[in-house]
Amino acid sequence: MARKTPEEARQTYDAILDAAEAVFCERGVSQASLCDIASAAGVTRGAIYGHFRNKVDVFSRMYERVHLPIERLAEAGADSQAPDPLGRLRSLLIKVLQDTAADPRQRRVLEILYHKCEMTPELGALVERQQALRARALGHTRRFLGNAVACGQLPAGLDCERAAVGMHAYVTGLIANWLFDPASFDLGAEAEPLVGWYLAALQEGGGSAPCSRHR
Amino acid sequence: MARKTPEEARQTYDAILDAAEAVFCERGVSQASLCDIASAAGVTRGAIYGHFRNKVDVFSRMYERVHLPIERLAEAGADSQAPDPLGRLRSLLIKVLQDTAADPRQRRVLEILYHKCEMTPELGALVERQQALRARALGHTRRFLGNAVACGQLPAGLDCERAAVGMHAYVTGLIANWLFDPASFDLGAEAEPLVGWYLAALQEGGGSAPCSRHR
DNA sequence: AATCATACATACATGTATGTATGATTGCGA
DNA sequence: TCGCAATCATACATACATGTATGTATGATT
Repeated sequence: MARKTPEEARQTYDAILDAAEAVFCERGVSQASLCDIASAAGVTRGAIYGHFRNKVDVFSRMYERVHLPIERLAEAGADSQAPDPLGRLRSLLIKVLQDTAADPRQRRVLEILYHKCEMTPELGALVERQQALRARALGHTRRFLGNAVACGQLPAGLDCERAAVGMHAYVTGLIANWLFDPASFDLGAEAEPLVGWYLAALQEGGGSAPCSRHR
Repeated sequence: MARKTPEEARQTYDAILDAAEAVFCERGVSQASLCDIASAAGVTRGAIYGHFRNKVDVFSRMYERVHLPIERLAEAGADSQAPDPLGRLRSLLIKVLQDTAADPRQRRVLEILYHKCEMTPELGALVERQQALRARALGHTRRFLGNAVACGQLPAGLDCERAAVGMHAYVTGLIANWLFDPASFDLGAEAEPLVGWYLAALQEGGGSAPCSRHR
């Protein structure tokens, strides 16, 4: 086929990633063949092999395309010693939830990550990268909470480690459950009260020992 | 091959499901071939086709083998008007988390469900069944919480719907995150304080409007 | 004891995904 | 203007996984 201009080549590159998003989301990563992706993008497999090494490479680039901006956002807010850490954490969490509900691309990619792919060694270093990512996110959250304790926004007795684990579970659980059944609740509308209520609970109970015994 | 006694046949049936658990967990459902499962079980593919229709059938039976008991447990506790609904909910949630941490079979199957399979139409009616299951679990939780409000164990202003959604996200998020990286925290040991803290937070804040504005 | 049905192994045909090698056409630098 | 190299299509060889058809030997039945 004829040689294309660099911009045209870039367009087919993006078209392949867009098609991969759609096909991965419909049939799952394993059941999606490069032939499916190619026809969805309006090209042949040869075009894919010209831009990517294999399906794992397509997946990685598709993933990084939406992941890197989010990651930069999270990194930016945690390190500084700016005031009102609790408010910044609140804004960040609400933004993550609302963006998930509103941005179709982020929504599709997260849906693929949570429900349409298998975290096996076949996906290369993705699993290790995701675990490292989760560890970093936990660290950011813990630092946010620690700063909030230092500012007096949260009680001094707060177990920041446990609270960070719980908050991460809460947020990822909300996203995963909503993506699994979007009709079950309105994530965009509920994002602010859900996050606000959780942070308010941190201000009261504080993650210390349970207040009442079970049984 | 020689005909086996019914008990021996039952043993190979179970061996196939055990092998499927292991192979699904290692390589993911899509990448696991019936040949892999057969050799892991010490039989040939012919034996599998004698007991199951195809791979989806193997998956379904393997899933139902551990799922049905849990479901019955959840059903049993929610319907009656027994006293101390909050304490029963607490015990149930703690038991779910601790069983996940302790029972290898439940742990493997949940790991497959959360991270080693793709929720696509290829798995037959699994997705719809899971969504219906989640809806039922939300209903149970909402009823638990409603009873607790009626008993005065939770504040009258509690938004039971939102609290149930949040609690389901919290618990499933804890399970999914721990299965994804079991070294990140000790689910068995943290189960009681994590659940206890969440329920204590319900007693205080009550899931109403957020207590402080963001930004 | 003869017969049938069961439990499983073996073998084969089919479809399909993959990777690569090759070809055609043209943008772009010298 | 010439030629290189880039972009993508086409063709082909390979490898599996699947489903099914068939074979076989024995427990169960009358």
